[in-house]
Amino acid sequence: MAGLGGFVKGGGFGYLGPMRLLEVALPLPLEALTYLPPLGREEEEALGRRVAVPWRGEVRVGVVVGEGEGRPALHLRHALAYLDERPLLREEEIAFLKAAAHHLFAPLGQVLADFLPPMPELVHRVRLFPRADPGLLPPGLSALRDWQEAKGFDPKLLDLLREAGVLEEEVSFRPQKRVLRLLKEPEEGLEEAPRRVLEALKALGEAESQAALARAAGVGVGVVKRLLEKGYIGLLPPEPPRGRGPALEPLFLPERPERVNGGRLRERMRVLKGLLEEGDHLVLFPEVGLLERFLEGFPEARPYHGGLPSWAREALFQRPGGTVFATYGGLLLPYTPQGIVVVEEGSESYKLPSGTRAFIPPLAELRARLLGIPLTYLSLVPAVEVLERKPLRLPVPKPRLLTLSLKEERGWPFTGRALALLKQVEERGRQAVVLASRRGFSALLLCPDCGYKPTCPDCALPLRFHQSPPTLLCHQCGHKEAPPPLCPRCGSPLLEPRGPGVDWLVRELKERLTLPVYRFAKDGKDDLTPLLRGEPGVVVGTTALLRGPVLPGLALVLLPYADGFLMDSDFRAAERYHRLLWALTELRPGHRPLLVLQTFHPDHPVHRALEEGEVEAFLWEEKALREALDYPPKVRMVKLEVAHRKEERALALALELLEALRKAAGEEEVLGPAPAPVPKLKGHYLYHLLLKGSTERLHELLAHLDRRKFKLDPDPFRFVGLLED
DNA sequence: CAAGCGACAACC
DNA sequence: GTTGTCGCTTGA
Repeated sequence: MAGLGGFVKGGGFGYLGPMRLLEVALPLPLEALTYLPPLGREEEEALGRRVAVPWRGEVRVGVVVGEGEGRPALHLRHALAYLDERPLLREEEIAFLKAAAHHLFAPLGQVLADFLPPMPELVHRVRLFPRADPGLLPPGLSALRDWQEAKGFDPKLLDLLREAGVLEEEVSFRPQKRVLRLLKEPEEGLEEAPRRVLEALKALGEAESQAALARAAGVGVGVVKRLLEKGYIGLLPPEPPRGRGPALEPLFLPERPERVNGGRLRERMRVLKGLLEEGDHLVLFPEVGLLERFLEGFPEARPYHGGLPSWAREALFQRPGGTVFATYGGLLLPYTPQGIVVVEEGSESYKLPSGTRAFIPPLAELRARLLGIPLTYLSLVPAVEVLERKPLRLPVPKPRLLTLSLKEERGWPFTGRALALLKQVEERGRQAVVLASRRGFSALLLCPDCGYKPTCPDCALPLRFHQSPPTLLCHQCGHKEAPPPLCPRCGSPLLEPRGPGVDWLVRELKERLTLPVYRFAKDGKDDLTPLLRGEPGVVVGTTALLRGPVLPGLALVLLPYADGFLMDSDFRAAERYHRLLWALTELRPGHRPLLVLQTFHPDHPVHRALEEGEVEAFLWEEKALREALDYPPKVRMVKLEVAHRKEERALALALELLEALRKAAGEEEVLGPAPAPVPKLKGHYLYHLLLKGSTERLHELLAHLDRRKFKLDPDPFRFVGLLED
């Protein structure tokens, strides 16, 4: 390659005046990088447009998030090409990305990676500039005198040619499918033939080609062509499917509330319908399943979520507007709706499991604030975080609840009374759901007297009880031991398996009932079609059932070990349990199946809340408790996580962080370090620290730390280590 | 003395 | 995130 240096000089040298600079955010965990505009495009507005840029020898796509003029200190490279004619994002979206990065303590590029829709494939062609002397090139490159697909060449080689300033490049998105769609309604005074074309297109919705449309309308292609020129029809990306079903009857409210809670599902949907009558809204959902359920009854809504083909998502970004039902990615859609609605703001599915690990509702609030539009939360049970908002409380149908005390009732894992109820379901040919907190067969061994549970000596995780032969097994590291006959802590002989898993319950029920027994969990879902037809049966499953289909004959919901759902080790466990139980009351909308809980704590405040038909009183108690403890939402809390193969090293790293924090932070601002609840993950020991404070204060504290030494969770939910990215 | 792995900095 | 470099440990 030695000869290349003598070629045309590239890359930003030799200009006299200041140059236009592009701040480009790549979808990587980095801050924006500076590039020069593509050659010959220095005068164009670039903000918000996607650009192809050379990056570490490859070509990557980024978004221009800033423009400037100046004399750069370092050797800058030229962007290769603009990929959008018009900006994809407006200043509003860029401002949102920056504010979100600040809120999440994350680099801008990482936020972009979380929220930008997938990009169309690139078409990248290269050739040598005609003025470059191919005689100086290494052999084998003479083909580059003509345009070639870049794919066939070593990217490193291309980058050398690029650096040497001899490579001419064309980069664009692979053209997306376009269809013909109606842009203007047919007017009076139009000729017969054009009118027929427009009517035909209106009926079809969209047409593949001019010829196809002409055929459908029974006219010549010329007519279609002229309508295209006159702007009656246009060549546009195909429109993703809209909502379906008969429109709901809207429920109008005198005043716009900041949260809507209680009621029945259908009622809340009608309130939403009423809000939408005020104008176009962005409606956010925690998961696709719920979004699709809402879509029934909202034929006007345009869906936007990760389950759609990428052309559909791209199309919505190109032509945003209207009412959009979206998952989190919809927050970046470049338009200003009349308002934002966040559905089920307390759902854990709003927590992104990787990348920035953002929790979405606060970002929705940020987006609404920056756009100057109202935001409304809509859920059966409000999140503790939003209690102070101006409420609309819809009356809640009182749940039919039965708590069975495991201290008094006989029988395990099903008490006699629970079995009798299941038998009733059997006799009447109805349906029942049995909910377990764990998949598989395993359970915990628990001392009912002192609450002791055997834990793994290596992982500090509770050991899982396996039935035959009786064994205690660590699901993390495989450690095995025999179950102790007496409680090692208090000597009680009552040490018993608790927290039966799905498979155990399935086996148990198959022995005791003649009803067909189905299994439904993330790791395996039986076909429930017979149940959907109304045939009798029992489904045993995990909370995946909440996302499953509605069972038309559901009469009983049974939690054989309700306390199993309360055992998570974080301060939101009780709130989560409360929300779960209320969600179960809506498992069959419009009906009230009997909810039966087998529990050691029949007097738990959550159970009382259900008995009283009260969706928010318990949450106010929780809020007061958290305020006393200085927990969110009173302060923000972020988790710093360090990982290392060697446990001592992991702990040492955590202590180093603590040491660095001590200089700046007060005693009460730092918690830990402690081993994470799953202390060892994928061969790494995990320790975490928690920091408390306002966003600004946390930024101050984090400024004292080396960000490469730990991972940060800006809104930790369960304090479980996450190392998946 | 070379391969091998971990820590760390840079990426424009 | 990914890649490249440095310095140290391990093995023939």
